[in-house]
Amino acid sequence: MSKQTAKQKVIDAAQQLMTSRGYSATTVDEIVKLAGVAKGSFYHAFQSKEELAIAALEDYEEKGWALVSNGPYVEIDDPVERALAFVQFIEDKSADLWAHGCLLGSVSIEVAHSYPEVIQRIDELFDEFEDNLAAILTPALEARGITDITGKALSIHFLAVIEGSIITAKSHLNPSYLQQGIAHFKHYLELLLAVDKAM
Amino acid sequence: MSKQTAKQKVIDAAQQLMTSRGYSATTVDEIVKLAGVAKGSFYHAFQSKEELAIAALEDYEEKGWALVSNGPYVEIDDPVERALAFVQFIEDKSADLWAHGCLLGSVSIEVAHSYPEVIQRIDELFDEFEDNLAAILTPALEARGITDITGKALSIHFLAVIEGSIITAKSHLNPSYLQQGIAHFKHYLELLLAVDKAM
DNA sequence: TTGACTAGACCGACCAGTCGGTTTATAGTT
DNA sequence: AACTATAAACCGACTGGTCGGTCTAGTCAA
Repeated sequence: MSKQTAKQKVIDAAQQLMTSRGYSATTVDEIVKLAGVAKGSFYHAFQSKEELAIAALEDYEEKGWALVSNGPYVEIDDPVERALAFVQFIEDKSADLWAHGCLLGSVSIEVAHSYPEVIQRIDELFDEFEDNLAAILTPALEARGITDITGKALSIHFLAVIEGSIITAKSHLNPSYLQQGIAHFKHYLELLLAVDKAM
Repeated sequence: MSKQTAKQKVIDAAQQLMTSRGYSATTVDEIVKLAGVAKGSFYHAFQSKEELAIAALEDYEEKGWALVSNGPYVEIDDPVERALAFVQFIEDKSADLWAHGCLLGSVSIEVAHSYPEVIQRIDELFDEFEDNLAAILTPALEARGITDITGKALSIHFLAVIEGSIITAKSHLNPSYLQQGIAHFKHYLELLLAVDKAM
């Protein structure tokens, strides 16, 4: 807890602040204050604010996937049931995972043309996340013989639903819209996979 | 063209810059430079950058809805067909409408706790847009006797799909993801309304 | 004693916002 | 039509403060 390095404390603080405020609106002084670290330590660990942002993004994606890559759904053999249980698992965890936003989404919006290295890393990190999702969704589509929608394309859409629902939840100051958005995606998946439900 | 007031030129410039860069990363100097207007004129028209942002958001929502409120779909009598034609219309227009992002989405992410007046206005403007969407989606749901999903809830989800797809398109530097995201929503709507399609 | 790390005062560039003044548009008077 | 009066629109150099980033002086473990 208190043993973590200044570097990690800075990354944690940056993730927290940039998730809710974005990149530009988050100042280095705020980060070091929240991290409880001096500015010298910041610039010893990172060459620039931009380099910190990239490190924070990488750490965020890694930790984020670690939190959802092991759930009850992994025990399910049937690929369709497993995919649906996975989406349900994400829905259940969403309020905790993205309570104040998503770092990748928050940063991506404002760096498109100004910081090419950052947006390129975001591109790669989202791609990793989508591949992880696709590894769960693709077998379900294959089991139903669906070929006109790829697991990757559906994963990108799932990601869009999550990011977009974070925006509606934030804008309307109503966290439940996040869970509801994911529930709609789950419903879409059920209809796609033609799962019978008690009506 | 050249007859528009300094105020409107500032609003146009602010919409353009804040859509792609967000609120904090857009400076007043950049805005007045793009608008071809002096800084004094800016502060003659607006009391602050924040007041400009609110004016730009209001103008954006108004113009945005005006661009989609009149399409071929309005001629269709059947509510189900009209709703689907509307979503198709949005899909067709999406690349033009949100080529560089959505101002409301871009600004909403970074103002949650720092600028309560701005986020409150975004809340209201999104709500207006959702009500406009709901006026088209609700009759389709009613025509199919669907009561467990309200038109408003589906509209919020539609908005989330749009905003989220803007993020995936921006992050992956691939504009077609926006159109693809909306196509998924259209597919979801077709399945919900149980529309028969040639397979 | 050396080298990784911490500390915070300090720097110049840049930020939002100000201010005194000029130009332009409108309206009334003759 | 010509002149004056008034108000609003517009202008850009300027200001106080904040930004990301630097620098020198330490601390401490091996």
